[in-house]
Formats: sequence, structure tokens, C-alpha cells
Amino acid sequence: MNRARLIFHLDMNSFFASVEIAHDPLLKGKPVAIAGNPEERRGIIVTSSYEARAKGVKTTMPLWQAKKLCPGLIVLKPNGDRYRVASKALFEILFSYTPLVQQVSIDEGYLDLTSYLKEVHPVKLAQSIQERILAELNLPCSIGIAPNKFLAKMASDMKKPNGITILRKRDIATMLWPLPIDEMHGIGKRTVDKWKKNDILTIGNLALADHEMLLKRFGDRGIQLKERANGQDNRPVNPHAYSEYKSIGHSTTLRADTKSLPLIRSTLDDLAGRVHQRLRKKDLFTRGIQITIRYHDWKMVTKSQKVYNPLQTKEELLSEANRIFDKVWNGEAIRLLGISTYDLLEKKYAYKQLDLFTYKEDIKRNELDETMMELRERFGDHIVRKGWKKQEDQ
DNA sequence: TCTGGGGTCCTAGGACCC
DNA sequence: TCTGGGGTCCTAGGACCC
Repeated sequence: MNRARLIFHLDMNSFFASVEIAHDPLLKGKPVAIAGNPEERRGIIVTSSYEARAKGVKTTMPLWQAKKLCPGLIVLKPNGDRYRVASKALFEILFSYTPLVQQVSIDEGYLDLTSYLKEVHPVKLAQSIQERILAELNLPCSIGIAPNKFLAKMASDMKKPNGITILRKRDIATMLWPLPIDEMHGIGKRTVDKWKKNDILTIGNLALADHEMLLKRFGDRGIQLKERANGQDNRPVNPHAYSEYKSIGHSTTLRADTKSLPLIRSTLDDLAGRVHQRLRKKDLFTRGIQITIRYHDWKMVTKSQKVYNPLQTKEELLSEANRIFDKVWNGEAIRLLGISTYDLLEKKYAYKQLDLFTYKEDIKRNELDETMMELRERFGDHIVRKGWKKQEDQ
């Protein structure tokens, strides 16, 4: 039997812009946008203040377009460190209410406050959290209050900035169902048309849609979204989810499309360095690596590969990256390069594996790597895997 | 003057194993 | 001879979110 829960979703309002305004009060009330350097082809709007939004400035809009819409726009470069500091302070405040805080991004999180249910009115609690964040950090936020994560998320979106919205099960038909289908969390612009073609124009249409039709046209995901639209969502608030990385990577758009191998190599070198630094900081090794190439025409290809010896040094990372890159590049001009790692392993476990490996084989790891690489080239992955299993069994 | 960078999750097909 | 079906692992691509 499921007990009623009290879930908050807290969303900072135009977070980066708000942090900048908190740092420089002269910006208050002005159209402010955070954007990269257009010379480096990073000139898109990351976020903007409500004054800028009122003029039509939107996230991901090219900077030149934003300036045209809003000639007085004050444009600031992103200051990652500053945002991380503010984020840390924010979550410290949230954790002072409950250990059940799940961070989902730098400026957004869920709280399970079920234990407060009998003691204090949820809206009063939300007000006190909101006021504290404003008083201590000078930052605005919106809070959604609901019996589960999905409804809380939808609720926090309903009033911005500085909103508090309560969305109970009995409010679903009046508050949630009239919303257009594209406002449904989980439905993006790539599939909106497909939903509309199936006569699902609102969240209410989805909630009442035919089960068989959904399953046939949208698969399990369609069924899951229907359940959500009916206010059903039993996902727990997981405080550990955010720190458990499934992948760590970096990518960069080049200043200009390029076919220059030296430039490509040095970019990969740089990316491998940055990825390695983050892995090292978290004491992680990796057993999977992926290369991303976006070509001049925006076409994107990825190639990934598992390695049987966890990678630990930058050099190992880089040589794998180069090897995979050489296999996948078609020679056309490249716009973006990325290196990502996955299947991450905590150092202490990685050492165990390595010990086993070197002990059994008594060869230097590099030599082994080369042997494995050669075998893989000649016979494919499965042969190498077989060989590796055999050695383990002995 | 088009269109960043950090992620998660899902699907589908092939290889392989039992 | 002729060829099932369930399950896992791996890879590529794509949708989605902030």
C-alpha cells in the first residue's frame, strides 16, 4: 500500500542570469543574457533574465538574433565557477530540510518532505524555503508541490518567477489536462507532430488515449507517459543519483570547420586531458570510450568501444581516442569533436582487475594492450573477449 | 551570420550462449 | 537434416532535458 508522499520540485529562475544579477545589483531590472563568444561559434543564449525574455530572447537563440530583438541586451560570458558556488550553497540549504534531496541539474532538484506532512502546511514550508534562498543567496526560485515527481515538476513550471504551485491528484483534470501536449515533460519538439497527428493535442488527450493505440504507435514510452498524465509516478527521490556518473565527457565546436589533421589531433589531445582530469578528480577509471564527430553539414556520428583494461592515464585515453577517430572519420570537414567515457569504475575496483590481469599474464600492460588491439583488428571483438575469459578461468 | 555543451535513457539489430 | 526461443552484451543513433 502506497502512502501519500509530499514531493517538492524546486527550479531556480533563469539561474545563471540571476546569479550575475545577485553579484552586480546594478543589473537588476535590466535585460541580461548569458552567451558565449560568437567569434568562436559559441554565441548562443544560454539563459536570460525575464526582462530579456519579454523582448523575445530565448535559450539557444544565436546571439545576433537576440541582440536584434533586444538592442539594449547586456551580454555576459558564462562564469561556471560562480554558478557552481551558488549551486552548492543552494543545495546546502535544501539538505538542511531533509537528506532526501535529488539534484537533477545545477539549478534544479526534488525534495521528499513526506516526514513534514503532519507538522506543517506544504505551502508554508515552500514559502520558508523560497524566502530563505532569496534572503541568503539573493536568488529567485519556483516550487512545485505534489504527491510525486512528475506532478511536482509540472507544477513548478506553472508559476514563474517566484511561484509556488500545489498540484494535487484532484486538480489534475483542471490544471494539467488543458495544457498543450508539448508542455508535457518528456515530450520534445521532435515528436510533437507525431502526437498531434494521432489527435493528442493536450495532456488530457494523452491521459485518456486508447491503450492499444499508444502501445502500437509509441511503445512502452507512450504507456508510461499516459500514466504520468494521469498523475501516476512512483519514482523515488534518490539523493545519490546525481553523483553516480554514468558517463563523463567533453566536446567542443571548432572555431571553423576543419580537415586539418594536426588541429584535430591537438583538439583530441585537449579533450582527452580535460576528460582525464575529471576522471582523476573522482578517482574513476573507464572501460568505455566514445568519439563524437559533427560534420560541417551537422551530421553526427559516434563510435564507441569497450576496453578490457580500464584506462587510467591521459595517454591511454588519447591513444584509444585517436584510434577510434581514425576508424570513423570520413575525411569531410569537422565542426565538433567530442570524447566521452562510460562504464566507469572506481579506482579501488579497477586495481583489483589490473592485478588479476598482470599476475596471470606476467606481461607489461602496454604490450598486452597492443596484443589485444591487434587481435581485435584482425578477428573482431568477440575473439578477444573469449581469449580474455579463458585466461581468467585458468 | 544559424544552430553550445553537459548529460540520461531508449531502441534496434547482430553476435553469442544455452 | 534444418533450424526455436530466451537472455545478455555490445554498438549506433536518436530523443529529450537543462
